[in-house]
Parts: sequence; C-alpha cells; structure tokens
Amino acid sequence: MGRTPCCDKTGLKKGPWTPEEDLKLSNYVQIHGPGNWRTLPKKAGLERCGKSCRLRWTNYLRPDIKRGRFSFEEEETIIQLHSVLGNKWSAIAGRLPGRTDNEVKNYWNTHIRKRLLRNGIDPVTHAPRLDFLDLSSFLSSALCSSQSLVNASNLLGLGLATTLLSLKQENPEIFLQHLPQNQQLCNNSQENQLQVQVQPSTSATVPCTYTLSQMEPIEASGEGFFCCPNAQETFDHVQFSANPTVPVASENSNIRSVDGCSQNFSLDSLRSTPVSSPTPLNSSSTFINGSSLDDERESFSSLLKFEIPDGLDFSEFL
DNA sequence: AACTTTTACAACCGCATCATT
DNA sequence: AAATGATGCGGTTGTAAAAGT
Repeated sequence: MGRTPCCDKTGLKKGPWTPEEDLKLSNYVQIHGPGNWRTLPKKAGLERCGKSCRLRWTNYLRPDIKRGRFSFEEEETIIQLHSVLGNKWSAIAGRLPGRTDNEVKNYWNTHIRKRLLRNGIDPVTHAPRLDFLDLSSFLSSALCSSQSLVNASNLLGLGLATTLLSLKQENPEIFLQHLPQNQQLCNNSQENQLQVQVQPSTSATVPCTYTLSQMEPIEASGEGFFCCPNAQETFDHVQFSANPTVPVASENSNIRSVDGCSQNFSLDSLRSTPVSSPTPLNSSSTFINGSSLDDERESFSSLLKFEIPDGLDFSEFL
C-alpha cells in the first residue's frame, strides 16, 4: 500500500503558470500567508496541485527572490559550499540571500558543472582529474612550447592529496583506518609523511604544517574548508608535501612543481574559481558590458595551470 | 528563411523526513 | 508505536528561446 497522492490530479492544470494564476496565488499568500498548501488551491481558486503552488511561490513569486545572473561572489560561494555539502541545494541556497534551491541547482548544472569539467575538475569531488584533461591540447602545448612542462607524478600527487582530504571529510573512520597506507602512497619511504602546510588567512600568522590526520573539516563556514586543530584560524592556502622539509612556495594561484611529490596551490585554484577579490587579476580582464560573462569566468578558471616537464613519457597516458 | 540542435530554466515527480493523531 | 498527513528536497523532464547550419 503506497502513500496517497498529495492531491487528486484529475482536472488539475499542469505546465507553465499564467499571469492570472500568479496573481491569484500571490494575493492569497499575501493575505493568508504561505502554508496549508494542500487546501490552498481550492481556497485561492486555482486548479493546481498544492505542491505546484508551493513550488511556484517559493521559486518564483516570493517577494524576496533575487533575479538575474549570479555574481562572481555568489558563484564562488556555491562552489565552495558544494565542495563541502555536496548536492545539498537547499543548504547552499540558504546561504545565498534571495536565491532558491532550484535556481542554484539549475545554475550548477548548466554553468558551473560544465565549466569545472572543461577545466579538468571533477564537479563531484572538486579534485583535478587526469581523465577530464583535454589530452590533445595537453600534448600540443607540450610539443609547441619549450616552457611547457608536465610532471605527471606531480599531477597524481595533487590528485592523491585532494582525494585524501575528501575521503577524510566523507569517511573519517575509513580514512583514519587506512591512514598509514595512504601516507605511503605518495612516497615509499615510511619516514615521509603526507603533510599539509597551511598559510593562515591573516598575514601576521606564521605558516604551520599539519599531517592530514590532524586536519579537521569545517562545516560550511564560508571562510575555508579545513581548520588546524590547535589554531582558531581558518586558511585558504595549503601545500601538500610528502617531504616535511619542503619549503612553502610564495605564489598561491598556480600549481607548481616544488619538489618531488609536493604541490603548492590555493583552494581557489583547486576549485578552479575566480579569486576572492572582486578585482580582476589583470588589466585586460576589466568587465565590459555585452561580453560573455561565462568567457570572463572561463579566463579566471584557466588559472589552474599545469606545467609540463622535460622527459615525460606520454605513452603512459595513451 | 527554414530547419535542427543546443541551452537555460521552470516545473514535475517520487521519495524522505518531520509532525500530528 | 504505528499510521497518516504535510512539507521539503533533489533528480529529472519539458519546453521556449537562442544559436548554428
């Protein structure tokens, strides 16, 4: 015995709402307030399912809804929250004033998800993925530019580190259970530990190094994704290293080969999103009315760059 | 200009969860 | 404690508009 349907669908209208229906619904809700959706259609004189009325109100007619394109800041917030919360669209929308879960979900599926994929970022794990990289452009860039260097092991090291952090977030018990093995993946030497060197948000604070086992994920704070156990700070700049002696590199927008298995990057670049500052990164990126906003954002996303080293055997990829 | 394909978004549907009886 | 009802959530679909051929 299944559940009774939310309403008797016979004779009920479906499809796009007419202005007249919108008016009836708006007038009714403004007088009586939202709620009692099952009985609302009859009282409001609408031939619609109560569920449909609720959806129309919450996603379209509500007076506090913000319409129009998502700003850079909103997009960045969505990506940050999605990396922590996953497809919890309602929770994400709750942190974006005036935006609905449906709107956020649609924007993710039609814009952000595709762009992340194009830039070699897995939209589910938010980690760089080799199988998403455009291999042809990858190879042509390697063949045409003497400066282009790919260090496949570095890419793998980066993916490993980010995957481990994701794993720790999602399955802390399993992560801790396998931590010794995980730490050895990056380097066979048991003396080396996979470490995370962090640059705190405030410049006055000295960078510190933690092992992954010490890192704690932060629930959607909007400020960062992990916190140091003994420090109150959040941070947005991490360096993964299999070698505790590796120094912290200074640039935090690009992935750079520092040494061996270490990687230096910011979470912003990892997420392939624009940097937090609303100021464009270079003078040619000033906003021009009429230009494609997606293209602008695409150019920011290209900050995720890979350098190609000499001596890479491309046959490994083919 | 006509047709096809792609894109964006509103709306629907089924299920989960919480509240009430 | 179980049954039922109300609401919310997330995946999916339908369709109009835009872009491409």
